Amino acid sequence: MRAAIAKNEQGLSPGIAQELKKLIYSGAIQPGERLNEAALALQMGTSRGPIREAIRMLTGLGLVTAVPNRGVYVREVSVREMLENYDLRALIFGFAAERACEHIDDTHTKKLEKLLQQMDLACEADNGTKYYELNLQFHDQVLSLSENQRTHQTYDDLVKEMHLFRRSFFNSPGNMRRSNEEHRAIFEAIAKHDARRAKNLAEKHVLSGRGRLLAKLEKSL
Amino acid sequence: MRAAIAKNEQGLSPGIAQELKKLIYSGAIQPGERLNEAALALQMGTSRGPIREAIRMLTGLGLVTAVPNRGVYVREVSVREMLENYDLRALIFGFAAERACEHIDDTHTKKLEKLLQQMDLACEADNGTKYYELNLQFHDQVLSLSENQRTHQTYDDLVKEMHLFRRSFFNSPGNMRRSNEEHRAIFEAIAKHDARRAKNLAEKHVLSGRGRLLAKLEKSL
DNA sequence: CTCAAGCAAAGTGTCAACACTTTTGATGAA
DNA sequence: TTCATCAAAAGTGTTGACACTTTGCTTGAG
Repeated sequence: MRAAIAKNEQGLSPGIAQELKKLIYSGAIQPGERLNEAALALQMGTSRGPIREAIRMLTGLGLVTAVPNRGVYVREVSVREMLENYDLRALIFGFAAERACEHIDDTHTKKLEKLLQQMDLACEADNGTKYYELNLQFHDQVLSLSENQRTHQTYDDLVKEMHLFRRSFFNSPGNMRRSNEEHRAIFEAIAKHDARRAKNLAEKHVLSGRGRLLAKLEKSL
Repeated sequence: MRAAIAKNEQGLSPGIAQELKKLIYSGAIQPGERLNEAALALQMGTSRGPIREAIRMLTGLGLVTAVPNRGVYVREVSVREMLENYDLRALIFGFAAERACEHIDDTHTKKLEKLLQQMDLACEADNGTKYYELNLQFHDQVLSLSENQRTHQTYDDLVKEMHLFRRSFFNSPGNMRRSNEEHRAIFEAIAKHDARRAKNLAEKHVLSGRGRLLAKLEKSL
């Protein structure tokens, strides 16, 4: 399958690392699974050297954990880690929304409005995947507006970490509408430069996601 | 010099990565410097393979940046990144102090009190290095009390990142005393379970460090 | 039939050699 | 003297082979 990696820009390992990330985040390789060096080498059409180097990058990123003499395994995010993730993400998203008030202008206003409209459409079409994609873009846009790259990056890391949690708790269609109402409220607060309100709404928005997770967990007991 | 790495627990790369981290964080290898694979291999008494793998871990951690066909360089943190670092750290430390109020007990109270006393001593002795060390422990203790590991880890990453900024703005003896007064105020707020106050003081504490950096930068213009 | 011993297969860890790129410095013409 | 050219040196990128560890299966004693 999968013929060779990228073109020939730089070394092989960065491209391979990229490819592995995709495989992991997309769920093609699931949390807990082992990465087989020889198999990957064959698949990517290289020797094991670059594969090992790419894998080491992933361990640095915390995507996989290495067990001596037994290989590396895709990280599994526990419920506790997931809840902590929500807490931190709420904090950061609130901060970003607060800061966004200082930097928003007409261009961004229009962009956000358009996103919200598209999300409404996705809601009506019950298109969860599309909604999820747009949702990411909305949050990303707010993080950009915070004009704090370190914060933006940390937030992205947290979002990626979520993908290492057992999937299945996505797309509760009923929640999409309520979620988007929250988005709209956050947007309006930012547009009005109401920093205090924007921060509060943004925090609550993420924490309501946390609440939904908790509810789902309790229900499954 | 430096004979061989660790014992023989697991593979070599983790030990080498650890060693490299020490060299970088201690300033033995400075920001902007290049890592020479062959030289390191000789120094560590291995071949280049494990060295390269260790270096890849560091790139994943964001400690070094790789330039194709030209080697990897120790990351240099810019002023802007440093200021953003302070912003985020203030946010997180505030959050940690707030949460700490929910979990503090007599054991921790005593531990923190002892730390504060030792810091007072370091102040009187004008021992900046010792103060810095204790200061780290104090902050770490508060982060522990937040009982949110994800948050704790993110904070640690931010502190480490600071070490990649040009050193020289350490130990302003006059500031040590004021800094420790702030510590004591934060501690007392936490001990009294006054979450709101603890959060505010903790945020301001970090931001005052940010202010000192800014002042120093302006002065050098 | 059960279970321990041991052996083969699979997989990770390390190394030395080779290929390719960048840098350095020497040479010679203007 | 200055600058372009080019060859040697230094350094990174990749590979295949070999060493060692773990795993799983087979085999034979009880």
